[in-house]
Amino acid sequence: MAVSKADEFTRSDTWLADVAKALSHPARIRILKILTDMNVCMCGDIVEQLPLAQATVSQHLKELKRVGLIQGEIEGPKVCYCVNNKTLQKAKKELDRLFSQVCNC
Amino acid sequence: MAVSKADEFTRSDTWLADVAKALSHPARIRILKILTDMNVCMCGDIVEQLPLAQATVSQHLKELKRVGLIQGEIEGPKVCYCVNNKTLQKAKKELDRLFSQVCNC
DNA sequence: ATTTATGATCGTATATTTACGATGAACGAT
DNA sequence: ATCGTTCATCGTAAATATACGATCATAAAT
Repeated sequence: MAVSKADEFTRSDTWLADVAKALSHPARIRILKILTDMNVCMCGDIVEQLPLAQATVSQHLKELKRVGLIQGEIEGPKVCYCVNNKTLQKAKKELDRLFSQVCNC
Repeated sequence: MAVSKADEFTRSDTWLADVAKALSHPARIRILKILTDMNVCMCGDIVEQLPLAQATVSQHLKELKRVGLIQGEIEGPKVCYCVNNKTLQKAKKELDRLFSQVCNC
C-alpha cells in the first residue's frame, strides 16, 4: 500500500477492501474452489493443482487465512485446510450490501 | 504482482481477481458509493470527500475505469464520472457464482 | 536416534501499488 | 490572447505483493 491512509476510512469499507484484496489473485480464487471441491485439503494437494511453487502457495494460503476466509488445522505433519463458512457468509453479505448500494442489480 | 503467472489461470478466475483488485482499497469502495449517492460526479467532488490528494484520487479512478466499474465523460474542463451498471451487474453475478461454489450461503 | 514427509518461514529479486507535488493539456471565460 | 478551472499524467519515494529456492520445524515411521 505504501504510506497508507486506510485508517481514515470506515471499518466496514476497510474490511471489505481487505476481503477483496484476499480475492484479488486468481490463485487464491482457485484455492477456495479447490478447498471446497476436495474432501482432503492438504497444502500439497493444492500445490499439485496450481502452477506455483510450494512456498508461493503457502504464502497465498497465509493471505486467505489473514482475513479468515480459510483456516488450517494441524494434523501430524500435515495441515488440513478448509474454507471458513462464517467469514465467507459475512463477505457475501457485505458484498451484497455494497452492490445493492452502488448497482441496479 | 511481479513475475506473475496469472496467465496460467482461467479467464474467469483472472477477471474476478481483477475486479476484486479494483475493490481492494477502501478509497475505491468509497468512490463507488460517492458516485452512486451524488448526482454530479466530478473528480473534484470526490477529492473533497476523501483524505487524499487529487493526483491520488485520479489514480484510483483510473483503476476503477480499467476494469470498467466506472466510466468518465468529458464535459468541458470537467469530467463527469458515473458507475457502470453493466459491469457492476456482471461483477455481482460472478461473485455470487463464486460464493455459491465455495460457501454454504 | 535417524529418516521421511509436510508445510511454514527466511532471504531475495522484481514488479506493482500507493501517495504526493509538479507539470501539462483542454476548455470556458474574460 | 490570457487566465482560471479541472483533471490527467509524470516523476519519484516508500511500502507491498509475487515468486522461488533454501532452510527450518514438526511429527510420524523406521
